[in-house]
Amino acid sequence: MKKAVEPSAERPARAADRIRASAGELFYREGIRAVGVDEVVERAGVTKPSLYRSFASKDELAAAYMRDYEASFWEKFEKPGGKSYSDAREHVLAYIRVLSANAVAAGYRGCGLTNATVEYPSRDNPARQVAEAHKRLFRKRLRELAGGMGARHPAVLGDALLLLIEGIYVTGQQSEDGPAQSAVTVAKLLIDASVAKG
Amino acid sequence: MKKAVEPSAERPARAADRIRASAGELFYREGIRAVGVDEVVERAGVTKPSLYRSFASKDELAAAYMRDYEASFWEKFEKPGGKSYSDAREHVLAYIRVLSANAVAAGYRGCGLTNATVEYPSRDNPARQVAEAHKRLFRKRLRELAGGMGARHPAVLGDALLLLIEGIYVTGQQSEDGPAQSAVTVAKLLIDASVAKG
DNA sequence: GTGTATACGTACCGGTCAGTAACATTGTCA
DNA sequence: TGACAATGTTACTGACCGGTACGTATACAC
Repeated sequence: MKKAVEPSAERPARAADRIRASAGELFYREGIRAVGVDEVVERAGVTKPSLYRSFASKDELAAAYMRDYEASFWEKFEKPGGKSYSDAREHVLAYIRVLSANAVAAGYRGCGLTNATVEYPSRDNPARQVAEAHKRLFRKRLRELAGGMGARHPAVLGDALLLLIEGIYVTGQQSEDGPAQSAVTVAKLLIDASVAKG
Repeated sequence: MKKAVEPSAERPARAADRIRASAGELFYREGIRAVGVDEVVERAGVTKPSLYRSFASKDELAAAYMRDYEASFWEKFEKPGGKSYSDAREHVLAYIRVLSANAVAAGYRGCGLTNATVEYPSRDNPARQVAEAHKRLFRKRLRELAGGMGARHPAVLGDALLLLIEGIYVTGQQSEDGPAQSAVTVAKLLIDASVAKG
């Protein structure tokens, strides 16, 4: 449907794409260190040399996974539940509502970018660098939204929301029925206590 | 000083203790998966068979590390900065004050128990089991303290504090000067908005 | 058909991993 | 002195790890 001259409706995906998809699932569910390149290529239905033709190393594959994850993160964050929001408060609350619902479900694995910074404490790891850069951006975006809510101190409310969200990511994988179930209430509390009243 | 018949003031620590100490440092700083047993025994100044005489496997050594970590956690939590607190609000704020100061410093590595749940998503991992049990206890303790503060909904304030604290743990290792620097302000906001006024 | 380029697979490498077998050494206490 | 417990020494295993040298299949050009 994309192009008229396309030879076949569903051409088999290229090896590199299959590898990215496979790595995305495995790295997210089991952790990067826990997954070997053999497992990645086996699930992708390709062979190891195909991996190393497209990626210089496992670390670089992990970095590619981080970039893919970040792209899909921003989609989910900017349109929580598939909807756009003009009101900053509603926007953030909608994201947290969706997030906390996922986080109390079985098998939740949190944020792939956050998890990578835990797996790789060393600052020069390529995957970690992508994750760190993303978190700086996310912090900035939340500060922006906090400003849009009319917060007295947008930096503080932004940080508060970031701490809350990261708390959801990580406690969500510690247990089902964890504190994430209170997240929406807490977010409202935080926002309402931070915006100027009267 | 423990016993009068002690032969020497500083008797060389037993191999098992040296291994626990070595594993504690290495596992915490670099992550459990990232550290091999050879590195653990080398740092401990002992040999591999000594490790496997005291611990059935690396996983069991990791579980022992979790138990040690938990013990030292409770010490730090119940007496933040070495001081006891009778007031619940002051107690929690003191812990968060110390914690956030550490979390914005370079090389911060968060909570070893939290990190282990990220490293080991599988529920049957021995180390993870210790960590999960601890987090349940910690949640209960925070709820108790929230009650002591006079919160309208102690469960909600307890969860709010837990989400905040876990947020500090994890963002503290993503960057220096992260959102953890706002943690004390956020905690006060949260507590004050949760206790009945008038 | 014969180049030629692209895309892929077969088979292998050296290193590291967790874990163990067999034996030697030391210190302690009786 | 003798026995026991704790530890060290050495060497090894099999599995797995990330990574690669090299051969092969397909498709399109002329």
